Amino acid sequence: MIEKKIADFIDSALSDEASLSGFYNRDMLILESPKDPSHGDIATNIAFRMAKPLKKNPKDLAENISKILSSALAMSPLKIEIDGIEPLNGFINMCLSAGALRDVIKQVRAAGTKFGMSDTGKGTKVQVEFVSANPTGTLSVAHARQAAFGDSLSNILSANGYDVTREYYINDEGVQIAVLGRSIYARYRELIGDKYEFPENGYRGEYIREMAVRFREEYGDRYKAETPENLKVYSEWGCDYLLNEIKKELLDFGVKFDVWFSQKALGTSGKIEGTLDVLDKKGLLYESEGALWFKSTMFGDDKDRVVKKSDGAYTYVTPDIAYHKDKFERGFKKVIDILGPDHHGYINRIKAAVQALGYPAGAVNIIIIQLATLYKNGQPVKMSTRAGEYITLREVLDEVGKDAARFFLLMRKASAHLDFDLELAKKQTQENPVFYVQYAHARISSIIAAAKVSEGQIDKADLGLLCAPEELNLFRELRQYPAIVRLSAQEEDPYRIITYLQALAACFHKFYEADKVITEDAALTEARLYLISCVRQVLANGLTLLGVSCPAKM
RNA sequence: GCGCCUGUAGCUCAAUUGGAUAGAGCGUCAGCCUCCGGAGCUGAAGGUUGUGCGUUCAAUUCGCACCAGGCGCACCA
Repeated sequence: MIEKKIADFIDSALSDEASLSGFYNRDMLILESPKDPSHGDIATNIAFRMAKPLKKNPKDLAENISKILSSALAMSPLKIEIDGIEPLNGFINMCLSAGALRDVIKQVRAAGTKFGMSDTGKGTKVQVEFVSANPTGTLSVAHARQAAFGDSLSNILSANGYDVTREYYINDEGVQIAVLGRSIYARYRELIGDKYEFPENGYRGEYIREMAVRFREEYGDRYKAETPENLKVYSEWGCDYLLNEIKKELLDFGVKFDVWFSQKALGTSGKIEGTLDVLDKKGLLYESEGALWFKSTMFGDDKDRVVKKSDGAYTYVTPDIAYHKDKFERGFKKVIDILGPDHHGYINRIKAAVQALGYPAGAVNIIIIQLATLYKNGQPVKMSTRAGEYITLREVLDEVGKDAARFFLLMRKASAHLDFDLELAKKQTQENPVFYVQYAHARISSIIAAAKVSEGQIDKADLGLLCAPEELNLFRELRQYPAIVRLSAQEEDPYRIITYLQALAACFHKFYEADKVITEDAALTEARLYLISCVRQVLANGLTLLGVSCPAKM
């Protein structure tokens, strides 16, 4: 990596400089790529950092350091890669030579689909738990955003060398599943013409009626009597049925889980009791008002939490505490929970529990995904889960397709609310960012096909012919990609990939407009084909991380 | 009342984690097809970064206090 070489070079030049000794150390050295291209390719603010201890004006110091570096450069093999070192406003700017810039396409060509990957994760076992929607309804747009996010984040972590497991936690027992059973049962009774009062907290969505019809087709009137045993049949059948629907929808959305973890199985395994025992032995449980409490305030929660109600039942968090213990016992070093915004009151509880169980607080990271607001004809689409009226993942998929849905849902960082314009996502025009990026990929594919030049010939192209400004800009853009992938993993958010791909696509379209790829000049044609094949590769690598397809034709 | 998230161009959002003249897309206006895909490109206009203090050589970024919007504050799940 050229950055590493430059950092080493500056480091040794400054360390050797007597007038600076005692004031410089490597930690002060930060390299960045300036956003303004006229400031060169790589810059450092070292003069600002050293100005104070040296009691000097940063501007003068930058000029001084530039001179030191320039004369050191004259004797360094790096001089063929760095074109110049110039101070400006206290910054020290360096320009890379065309040759050094060009180097990136050789790397892309050689690494192919692996370009941009890193081993920063060093095989660390990471679990990403996401969606985990209760099987009491179909998936909503909120789940769609969580699904796209979790899946893409998993891809990004894998690309950075983490060993990732995608997991879905199934809430397949408890109050809400009982309510589901009752709701189906009530619709069933209506179906056979009985006057039956619908449960007050029941699920009112239309799908429950459809399920009742299905149920009756399958079992007839065998479970007509309102007994606890029969209601359980409705609950379990409904839960299985909906879980299947959810699995199908997720597959159509391109999301595959490695593990489907059943809460019911957790309950029967005795792990919940085991977990409470552990907490009890640590003296972190106490009884009060007939209930059992967990001293979560000892670990930063704002109040202690009930883990076992006075009626003997567990609260919502209790199985979750056991579940998190189980995660760590399965060897995950890092656990990422992706949740909706209605769960943020829950972060401190889980973090407290994880610490109480003896794991570091940082081992679990809870990411809250803000809601996406759908817009149709410029109007926000109102949603209410209670009334069973919400836009489902299925509807969004049917309306705009997988690629546009995933792209749009990942465009903003997780912490930001997101506006999703369904009309825009459907448009096959320049206004639609997903088409803009895919179009660049398709256009390149089309040019390469039209050129009829063999890969072998492209491999042997004379890259020295690539020196037009638009070509150098493409090199500069391509160079950024590995850093973007690394940063996305570090920030645990895929949105930067999108921003980057839009910039790369724009950079390519400009190049395309500036001059032709296929010309009379065979050598130049080959060199340009080499370049655009690399652009296509990086577009494809990025889109793949997002789970968006890379069409050769549109 | 307490906690979390958000506030940047008319709209939707960026800004390399504290750097240089705050950038894109859409929309508006003005241009570009004898040409590998015009599903594209070029240009113009558009800003007191919600407000006010503070820290710093440097603040959209950090701290404090306000203002506005969203969400959450159960022995519900």
